[in-house]
Amino acid sequence: MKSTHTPTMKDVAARAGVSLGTVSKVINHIPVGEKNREKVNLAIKELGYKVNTYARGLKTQETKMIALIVPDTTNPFYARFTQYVEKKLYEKGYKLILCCANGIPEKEIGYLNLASQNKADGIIALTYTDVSSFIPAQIPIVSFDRYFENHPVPLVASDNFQGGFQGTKKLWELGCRRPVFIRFRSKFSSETDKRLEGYVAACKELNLPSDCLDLTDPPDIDASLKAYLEDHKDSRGKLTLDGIFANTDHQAYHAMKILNQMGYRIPEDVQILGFDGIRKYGIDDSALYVSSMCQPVEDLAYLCVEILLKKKEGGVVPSLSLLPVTYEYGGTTRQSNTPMQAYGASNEQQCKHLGI
Amino acid sequence: MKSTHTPTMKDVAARAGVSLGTVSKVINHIPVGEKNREKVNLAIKELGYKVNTYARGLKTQETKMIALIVPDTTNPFYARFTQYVEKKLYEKGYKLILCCANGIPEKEIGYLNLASQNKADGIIALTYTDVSSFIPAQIPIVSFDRYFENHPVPLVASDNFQGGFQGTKKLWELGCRRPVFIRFRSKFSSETDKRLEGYVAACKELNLPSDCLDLTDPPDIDASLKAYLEDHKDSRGKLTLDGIFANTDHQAYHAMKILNQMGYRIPEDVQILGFDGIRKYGIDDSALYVSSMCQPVEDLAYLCVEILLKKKEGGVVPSLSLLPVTYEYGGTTRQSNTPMQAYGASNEQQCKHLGI
DNA sequence: CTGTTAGCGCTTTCAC
DNA sequence: GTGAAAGCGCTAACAG
Repeated sequence: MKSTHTPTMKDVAARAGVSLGTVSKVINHIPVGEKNREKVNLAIKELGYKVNTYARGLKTQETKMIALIVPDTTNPFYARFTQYVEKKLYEKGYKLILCCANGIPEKEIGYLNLASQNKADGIIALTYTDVSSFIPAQIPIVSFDRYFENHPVPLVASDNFQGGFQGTKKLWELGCRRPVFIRFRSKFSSETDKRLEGYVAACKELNLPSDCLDLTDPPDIDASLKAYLEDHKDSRGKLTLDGIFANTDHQAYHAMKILNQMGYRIPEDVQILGFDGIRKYGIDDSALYVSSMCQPVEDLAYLCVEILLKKKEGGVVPSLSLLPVTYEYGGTTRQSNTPMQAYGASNEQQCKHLGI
Repeated sequence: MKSTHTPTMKDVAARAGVSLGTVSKVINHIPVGEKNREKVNLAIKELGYKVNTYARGLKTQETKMIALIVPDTTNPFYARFTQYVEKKLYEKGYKLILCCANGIPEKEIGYLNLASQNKADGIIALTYTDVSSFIPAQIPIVSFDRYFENHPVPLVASDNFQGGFQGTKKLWELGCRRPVFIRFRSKFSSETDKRLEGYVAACKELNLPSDCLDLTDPPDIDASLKAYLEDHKDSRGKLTLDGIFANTDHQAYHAMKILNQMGYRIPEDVQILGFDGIRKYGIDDSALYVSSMCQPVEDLAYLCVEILLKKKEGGVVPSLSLLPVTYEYGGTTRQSNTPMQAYGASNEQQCKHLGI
């Protein structure tokens, strides 16, 4: 045994004067004679022994690692989701392997294979490309937001339909009578598609026209938005719509920018409601960019972990779990259905609100 | 052999009618007879065989995993850093194990041990608690921003001194004559402490007083800032300072908020310069929250990975690597040293600039 | 309780 | 080139 050799269980056993099995038991907290346990623990400390995860994994077929596939950690929503997933996994004794797919299908597929290569015990997938056919069978996996057609995997998501429905009703309560839903989506379908459905359903119930601007992969979001808005002015330059329900906060923020550029006041002329609940970093963690139907990120993350681990243990898990979203004021909707004159200089309000 | 059993090399060997060793060679791209290679590859495909990373790792003592310890992925700076580290690692064939330490020392220590447990081949540490004494010896590790006293580990950071120095000069160029440096720091020292040193050095060279508000773990940043500013008004309510160089963008943003609340105009009355280059998510990725001395996040991340991998290969690596920061305009400094009257309504400018 | 032992799946000599 | 065989470090079943 060279002195530079990292100590193995054998070394510990030798030093403690016991057998391999005894050392193993001490390490795995299996009852062992008081005296031997002490000797072993001493030897472990003296040698600076650490279990070799590979050898153990080879035996137990467990890695205590879970892979998380997200499109991009730079997105604050995913960043928070990642943070909470990691937190929960840590509490449960698991480590997180992070994959920022960045829309590269091969990358997603590579990580999906991690589990079958015994590099991970399970996968939480938040993928936006279509990799359904690459999901290894018989592997613990939970999907966030995305329904896989070929391989039925447990799906966790926000209740997007209800969010769309309730958000629309909220806008109506706040005085909006000519809403429009805007959506710029990729060609891949996901649970979030239900937002628009909720909007349409609510409009029907409220006897409102369910206008919408729904584009798939438009080359230029800003231009499309602007064109749409220009198209919806009356002869005196007043908009024929008084509320925008955007498919995401991100898109809502775009709309806000364009409307400001066009000289409209928010929320006096047009109210804007987003979806997701993206929060600004730092100063005030509860500050939203726009009024929004907020997803319960923390609970969603925890639920993903819980379902994944339960499935890994062979438990039966729901194939679909929806968590409710909640409306939160973020400066771009009215605070109540009051006459708009009360608001005064709006941009100043806006700036103040946005902490600038 | 049960049919539900995941196939092993043995199964492949049996099916292909060759020996274990041959299969191993095919997998590891070691020359093998044409015919056998085909047979093996066919068997692999038919069986859906995947190498078991554990068995391999047990032999090779390589995991192809690198652990990254960051305080918090929610912070956009760390989020970007994480993203780039993951990207580079992926290119190099490594996976990322993510640890969000959240200021929990035990968590950091646990991850620092990952490498000695053969769960990771190396560690990139961006830690803010003092865990220097827990760093396992003889383990590939690279530190970002933080100098470890007991264990000399390669350190990668921005050139904070130069950043402080150049930032101060920039403020001076833009007409600032009474700067103050503000800093709210934790009790742990890091490379970023050099920012203030650079500021002081520049002030000396410029024959400026090097005022500063330097607090360690203040209970309430906003209150401290406000008190300081109230203290620095002359009898007519005019501030006796005309520039704030903040230790971080975050702190700069705080200052901006307070100054706005107090009714001062930015940058007309006071210019504000931050440090880090935190960018807003989404709309326009190049949009800063404040004018800032920007860290080259991408290059920093890549450098960490490169140094780590080189060290892992036994190469000799620099004990300290500093990358330059660059000034970028972000709305809170003057665009040139022109008379301030030219600016007109400032808040509007601000709002426009900030994309609101 | 404790020690012995047979592998986990793979890589890697080493003869052939 | 190829196959046989010896482990890598650990766990778990079994005998004592």
